[in-house]
Amino acid sequence: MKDLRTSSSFLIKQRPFIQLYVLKFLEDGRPYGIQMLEQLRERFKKEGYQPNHAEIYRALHDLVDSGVLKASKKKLSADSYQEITTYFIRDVQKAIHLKKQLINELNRSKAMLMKALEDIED
Amino acid sequence: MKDLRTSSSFLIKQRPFIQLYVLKFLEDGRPYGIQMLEQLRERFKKEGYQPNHAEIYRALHDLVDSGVLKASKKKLSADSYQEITTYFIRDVQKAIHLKKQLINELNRSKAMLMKALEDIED
DNA sequence: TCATGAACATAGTGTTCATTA
DNA sequence: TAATGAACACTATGTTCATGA
Repeated sequence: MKDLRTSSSFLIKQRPFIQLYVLKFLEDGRPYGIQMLEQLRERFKKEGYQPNHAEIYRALHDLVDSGVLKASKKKLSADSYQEITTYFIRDVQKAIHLKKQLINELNRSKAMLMKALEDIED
Repeated sequence: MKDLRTSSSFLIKQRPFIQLYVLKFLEDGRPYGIQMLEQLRERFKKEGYQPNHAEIYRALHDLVDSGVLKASKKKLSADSYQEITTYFIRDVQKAIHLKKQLINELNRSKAMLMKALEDIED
């Protein structure tokens, strides 16, 4: 059971950023990896942030390895041969704790950028 | 004359972030590497961002290699044996252009974090 | 063929070692 | 002995290859 790396010294990293979105996605529906990827790409199209599929899968696998999520394989539809992997919260406490940490990281990062913009733009 | 890497897909990287502060520092006074480091550490103490000296020097060297700055060695004080390296703008146009790019990167990064916080916190 | 996942390669950065006056 | 800079090592992430149904 590996620990997740949630905080670093500089800005929040891409992996935890994506993991926070994964937790959100799971509150809404049950998208699978590629769908999450597409939602992220669409959401940040304007900013030019287009994550690649490997990073999504690494984010998901880490969440499984750390005991937050569990994975289950399904057929995409009854008449389809295509298999997908969907995810569920395994440990609610861990998920809540993680989410809090990640939001802190987001806020910390935002604070740094705001400071920098204040410092520079005057 | 190497080009600087100013934009990436995800958030702004530490190196360009520091380089933007270097440009600002040079507008104010003529601090040398370690002084810049200390100013940065002090400024972001609250956020726990404590860059290390190697990263400052890499940022400075890159700015020299790309033709934005030039370096000059000096004695720290007349009666001191200690040498320091101070920096000057070599190419004003380049410096202005770079600063704009970096501010754009900051704003882009800020926009992404704001979006994420909106998405998550509701 | 699509979704998944692993392997491989590179970039970014932290840590440690070296130099010089 | 402080300031600088290089070397080294590890982490984060992008790109490419592989697999299964």
